[in-house]
Amino acid sequence: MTIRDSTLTRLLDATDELAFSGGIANSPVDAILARAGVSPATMYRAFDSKEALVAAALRRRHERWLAVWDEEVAAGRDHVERLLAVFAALDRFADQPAAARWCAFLGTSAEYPDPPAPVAAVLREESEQLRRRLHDLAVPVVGADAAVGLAEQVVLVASGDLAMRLRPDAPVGTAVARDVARVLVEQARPA
Amino acid sequence: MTIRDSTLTRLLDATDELAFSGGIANSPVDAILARAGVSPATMYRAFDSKEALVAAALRRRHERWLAVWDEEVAAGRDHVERLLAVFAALDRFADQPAAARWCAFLGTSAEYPDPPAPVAAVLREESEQLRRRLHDLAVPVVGADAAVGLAEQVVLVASGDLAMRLRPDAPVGTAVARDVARVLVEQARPA
DNA sequence: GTCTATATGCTGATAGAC
DNA sequence: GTCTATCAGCATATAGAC
Repeated sequence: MTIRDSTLTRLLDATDELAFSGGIANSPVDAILARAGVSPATMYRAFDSKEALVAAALRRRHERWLAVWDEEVAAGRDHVERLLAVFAALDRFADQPAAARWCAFLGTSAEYPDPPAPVAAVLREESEQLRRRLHDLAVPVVGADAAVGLAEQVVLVASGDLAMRLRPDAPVGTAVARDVARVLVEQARPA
Repeated sequence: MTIRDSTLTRLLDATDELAFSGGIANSPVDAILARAGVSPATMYRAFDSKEALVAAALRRRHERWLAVWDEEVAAGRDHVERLLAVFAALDRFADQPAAARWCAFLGTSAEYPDPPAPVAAVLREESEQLRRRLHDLAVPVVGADAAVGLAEQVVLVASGDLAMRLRPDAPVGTAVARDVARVLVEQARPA
């Protein structure tokens, strides 16, 4: 249960870099350990299983994602820009060194039809936060009544942007998604 | 290289039912063989590898998908309905017995960062067809110039609808996606 | 001749012992 | 930190049933 901070960081970094771009099943523990420069004993002292390690990496990743998103929201100059800031955040997140091929959370969900408890918890948390935050950002744009529906639409568009990255001939960046979202916002606005 | 038709069907059925709902990596060949009631020797006589079997199942699935989509397009009474028919087709396809949890093609793409050649070919084909067909259906609605952009948007919305099925708290059915697409169509139309 | 049943290299992965 | 017990999955081989 005791593990050095720097060791933990190396482990989570390695998991981030391998499991969320190449897939969890395609990322053997050995490879993660080798990349982290950590021995099995150390890792299994800190985590019960591979899934527990993955869950921890997801949790850290989620925190970082929310931080990036928050920054982009803070940079928005009006309510509409703040609602659409999620796309700028997606672009920035896709540019980081440990970027996933598409989405670490959806990808994990796809890999585990019935995820182990700690993993399931992070995934639920992520989806809830996405929906709730978009809802809160939508309220000042279209009012409380329309905000629920608009948030649901933007969740779908953001998920679509992520899924598009799996397609062989997909355009790079969130331009299409952003355009779609803008149209939705304009249409939902009280005229 | 010779295999009975009924045997092949059972193999592809089993692959469909297991690999595309539980994941390919989570569907050992043994399990597929057991479900199909086919012996290893028979399967490996017809296919070089597990991936070749998966590719064949994907190809059959793609044909079936296109057939369902075609039927829904044929049922559409105007150009807009025919363009939006893809969502009715998605609903119908999700209702069939061997339905994938979200999307067999995107799911396979997610599992293979670098897919083996026969698999890659089917995935490329599927994405191309999706885009091309939506484009062709969009032309009579918004004209040739706007059709490319609208098609790309609808591809994103359809992919988003599929990805949403991975989320814990997702609403069932394509209602949200359909609404979004309708807004996009209206907005793209020459006023 | 096409299939089933069974046995078995071989590889690579997890987990834990040392 | 090295080393290894154990296990699972892919692919093949053999023998025989219909």
